[in-house]
Amino acid sequence: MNPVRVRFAPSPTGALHIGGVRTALYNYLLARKTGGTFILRIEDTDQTRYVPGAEKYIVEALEWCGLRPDEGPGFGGEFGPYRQSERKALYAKYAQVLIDRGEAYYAFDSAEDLQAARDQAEAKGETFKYGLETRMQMTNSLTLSAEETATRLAGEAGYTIRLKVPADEEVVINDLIRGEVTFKTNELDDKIMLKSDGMPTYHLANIVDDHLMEISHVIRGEEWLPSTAHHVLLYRALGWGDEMPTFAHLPLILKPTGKGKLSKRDGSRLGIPVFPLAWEGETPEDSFTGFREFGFLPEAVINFLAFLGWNPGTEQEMFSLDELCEAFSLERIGRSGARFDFQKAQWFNQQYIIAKSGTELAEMLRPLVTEKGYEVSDEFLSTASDLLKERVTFLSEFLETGYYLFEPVRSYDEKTIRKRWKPERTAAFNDLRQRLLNTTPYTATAIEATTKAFMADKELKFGDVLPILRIALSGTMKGPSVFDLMALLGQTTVEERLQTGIASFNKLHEELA
RNA sequence: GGCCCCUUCGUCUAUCGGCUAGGACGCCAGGUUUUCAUCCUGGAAAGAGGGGUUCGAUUCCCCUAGGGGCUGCCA
Repeated sequence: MNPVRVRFAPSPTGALHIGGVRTALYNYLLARKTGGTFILRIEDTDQTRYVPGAEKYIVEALEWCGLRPDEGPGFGGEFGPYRQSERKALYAKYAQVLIDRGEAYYAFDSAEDLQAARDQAEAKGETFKYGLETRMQMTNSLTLSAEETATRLAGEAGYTIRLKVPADEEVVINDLIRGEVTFKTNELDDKIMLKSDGMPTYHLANIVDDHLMEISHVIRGEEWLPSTAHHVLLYRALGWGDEMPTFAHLPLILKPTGKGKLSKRDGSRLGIPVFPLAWEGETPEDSFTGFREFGFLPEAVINFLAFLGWNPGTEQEMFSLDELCEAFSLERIGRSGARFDFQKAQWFNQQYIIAKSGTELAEMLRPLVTEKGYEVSDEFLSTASDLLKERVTFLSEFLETGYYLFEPVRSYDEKTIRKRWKPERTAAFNDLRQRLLNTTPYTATAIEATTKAFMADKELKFGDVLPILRIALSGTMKGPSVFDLMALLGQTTVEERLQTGIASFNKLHEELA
């Protein structure tokens, strides 16, 4: 059995889609599970669609997810270079091999010629296919004399090399996920192998590289299934038919609502991220937020993505990357497309946030805190994180829903004040303020004892006191335990807030009267 | 249109011929809690339709329907 070598082979044409991340994840998991090698290969053969910065984005995205390649551009490895643009000569060489073996031919049809052929077919309600039935009507080395072919090859007009798909054969693919899939070669077109700019198409480059890099398993999206027949034919034509990799075509990730596969448009349409990291494109329409910027933890994204099309067969749902590596198997990948369920993603994130310690969260929150200009100690931030973590779904929410831990209360919940505040208790609450000022140490338990003693003396109930304190301290009825809140804010801040709070409540009460 | 793939609760899924069809998210109800959240308990919720094969089909086969992908000198 050959060692497992898998590759993730994205095209640097923009931000890496979350579906691509899942493909990378599954490849990574198989590699780790089997002690194999995970390779990153950049498929930058389309010069017209190349986007500067996209490769960097891909690497950063993988890094954020914890999916470090064992080989790849900048990662080392014996099978490089790992950028296809740097392997151009190799593809030309194998294209020539195809020609020499009679498995491919030169084609001189211009883009206009091909368009005309397509238009003509469409007019008859058909689809043009450059292949078995049409190749002898086109302009290529099959229909031209050797002399004419030589002249054209030497000319300026350029040429492509097309695979000569054999007639009357059946290609059977044994897909690890789909089972046996059969194609008739008569249905297949003569795919271009080498473009007129000298660069290979995906098909040629992919097969050459997979072979040369000794790839054992091709794990990719289902959109590649239809062209897999061509790929098998190519392996055979190159004489590599006996050492083809095993194929596994992954189910697609579908839109959260509506029809079709998940697209970047769904992100902006539904206000949800569909990219791991934010992407700054040329235009606002081409710029997107990412899971990271949305406040997701990479662990949550990975766990969520792993379950989009795969499951362990047990009832365990929470998996660390290491646990996934252990539990993963290609056999347990499903066949049907999986809808992108953002609610589930949120749930995973919440679970992972809760599982983090205050210290860990504080570390992650620090950049956001700095950005906001808040000046708090690590200890404060850690405790604040502990108090808030069960109440947020996203990292970014800590500083939004819990802003009152870092700056003064912005506004009070009027409904609660109207319902709970009794101006005649002003004196009583001023007494409580005094008692709190005398409370030492200023801990949650001590504060609670002080407050309870106060309530007993004044014959007040929890409902009479706690909501008032809560509103004065945070402005809202939602939030952590009042006593924890007070201990965290500290004696001085609590005194300030109670003072301004009570004054505000009375003022509001007058206005309403 | 052609080719290929897919089809269990709203969603992600378990089931590899014996099912009172299980779990999770979401939803609803109740409980815990000074509030919110967390947490706990309970509930509603599924085998696309039609034929076969079989003692027995969600599970195997066929057809239909629906969904998806591909059909570029893009990947």
